[in-house]
Amino acid sequence: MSKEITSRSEDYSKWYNDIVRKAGLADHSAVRGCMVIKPYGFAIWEKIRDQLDSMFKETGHVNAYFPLFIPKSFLSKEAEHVEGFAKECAVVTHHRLMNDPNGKGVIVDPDAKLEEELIVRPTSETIIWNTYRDWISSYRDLPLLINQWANVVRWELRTKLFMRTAEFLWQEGHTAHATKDEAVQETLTILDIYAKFAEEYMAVPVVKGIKTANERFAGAEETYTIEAMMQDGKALQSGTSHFLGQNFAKAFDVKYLTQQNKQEYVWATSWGVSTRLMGALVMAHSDDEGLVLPPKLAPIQVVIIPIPKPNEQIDAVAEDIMAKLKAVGVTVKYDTDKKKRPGFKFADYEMKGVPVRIAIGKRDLEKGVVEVARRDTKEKYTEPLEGITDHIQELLGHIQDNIFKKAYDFRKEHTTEVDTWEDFQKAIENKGGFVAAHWDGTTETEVKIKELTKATIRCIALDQEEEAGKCILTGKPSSKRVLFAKAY
RNA sequence: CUAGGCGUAGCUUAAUAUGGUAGAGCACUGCACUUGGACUGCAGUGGGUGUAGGUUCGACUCCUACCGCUUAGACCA
Repeated sequence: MSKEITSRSEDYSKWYNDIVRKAGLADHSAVRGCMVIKPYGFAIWEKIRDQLDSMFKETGHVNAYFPLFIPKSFLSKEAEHVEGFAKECAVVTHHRLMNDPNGKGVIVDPDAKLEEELIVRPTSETIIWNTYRDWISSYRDLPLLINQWANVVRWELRTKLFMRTAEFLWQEGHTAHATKDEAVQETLTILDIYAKFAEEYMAVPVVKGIKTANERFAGAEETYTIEAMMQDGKALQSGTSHFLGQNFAKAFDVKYLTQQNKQEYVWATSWGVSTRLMGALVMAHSDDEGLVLPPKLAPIQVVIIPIPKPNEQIDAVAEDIMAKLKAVGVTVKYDTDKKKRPGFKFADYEMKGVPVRIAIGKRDLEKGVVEVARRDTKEKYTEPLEGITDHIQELLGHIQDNIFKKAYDFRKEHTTEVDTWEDFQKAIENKGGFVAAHWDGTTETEVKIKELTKATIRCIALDQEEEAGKCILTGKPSSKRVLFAKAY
C-alpha cells in the first residue's frame, strides 16, 4: 500500500490533500477547479446536511428550489452586491451546439446566441428577491422563511479541495420580515444554529462574531460569522449570516401592506454554510494517520473486524453486537472481506476516521472479550462482551467530547492578547492563531495591518467585553478588542 | 489574474546536463501459501511520456503555445 500520508509538520497543505484523497473524500475532476465528491465524502456531507436541515425546520424554515441561472440584468440591481461577485461569474451565452463543419467534434452554434446572457448563480439573492416580489403583498405573508440546498459557482482562480472550489454545494437561507428587529433576530437565530452545529456535531469550537465593514458580505448591512481555528493556527470562516436591511427589497421593489394599510419595504436576511465545512472537519481534527471524525458525523461509527477472518463463531458474535448497536442508533459495519488482512483493514479504517473499531478473534472469544480501539486517542483495550453495547454507546459520547475538547484547548492555547504593535507582529508571525487586539475601527487601519502582516480581522466577538485601549497600529482609542488571524 | 515549481502506468517514480526508440516498486488479475497491525512466493495485465505543433534520420529528453496541478500573492466563502 502506498497510502502513507505526509505529516502535518512536514507540509500542512500536502497533508491536507493527502487526507482528502486517501480517505476517499474527493478527487480532482476533469474540470478546472471543480471536484468530484466521492461516496465516503458525500456520506459525511449528507450527515451535515440532514442535521442542519432538521435544525432549520425546527425553527420554522422550509425548503424550496430556485433556478441555477440568473438573468444578467438581475445582478446589476444591487450595486454593492454585483461588485462583490462580478469578477467570478460563469456566464452562459449560447444555447446550442452544432457539428463543426471543418472537422470533427462540436462547436458552439453562433446562431444560438442568447438575447440576455445568463449567470450561473454565485448566490441567489437576486433571483430569489425577484421572486419574493410576487409572493409578498401583505404583512400576512411574512415572515417568509425559505432555505435551499444547491450548488453555486464562483470562478475561483486558486482552489483547494473543499476549502475553495469553483463549484460547491451549500445551503442558502433567504428570509423576509416585517420589521428590522425581527430580521436581526433571524440572523442571530441562524448564527446560533450554526454555532451549535459546529460545536455539538462537528466538534469544532467557534467564535460567534460580527464582520468589519471591510469583510462584510456584498450587499449586507451586517454580517455575522462563526470563525473556527485549524490545526495550523489559521482561521476559517465556517458560516455566515447576513442582515441585509432593505437593500434587496428596494432593489427588487418588495413591499408589503402593514396592518395600518401602509406600503413598507420588507427586511431581509440571508445565510449559508457550504462544503467548506468538510475542509474544516478535516483540518480541525485529523492527524498524521488519517481522518478523525466526530462520531455524530461519521458515516460508519463502529467497524467490526474479524481476526483473522470471518468464521461462523465470529460472525454470530459480530452480528449480535451489530444488531444491538443498530437498535440503539449506532451505525456499524462488519467487514467480512476475506481478501484483506486485519492489519490492512486497521490502517484503512483509521485513514477513514472511523471512531471505534472492534476486533474479534478466537482468543478473545475464549475469554468472552473483544478488542476495542478508539481512533481519536489510538487507545486499545479488551472489553467484556457482556455489556458491550452500553460501553460502545458511552465511548462514542466520550470520543465526541474529547475531540471537541482537544480542538477547544488548541484554540485556547493559540489565542493571544496583545497590546503593542511589536507583540502583535510576533504573535501573528511566530505563534499564529487568534490575536485579540485593539483596533481603531477604520477600514484604512485594517487594510494596512493586512498589508503588513497578512492578518485580517476575523470578527468582533459577540461576547467581547468592553475595555478601553489603544489601537495597536495607530494608537487611537478603542473600546474593545477584535480578533485578528491569518485566514483561509 | 501575477510569479515560481511540477506534469512519465491508478499511485510513487527511473531514463532528461550528454536526443538513440520507456524500466521498476505499490495497486490490479490468477494460483499457491499465510493470517492478532499495511503477508509472502510465482505468473500476468497495464504506459509511449498532460495536449497540439515545431526542430531532427530519430524527441520523455530541445523549442513554442495551450491545459492542468501545486506553492506564494491579488481576490473571495
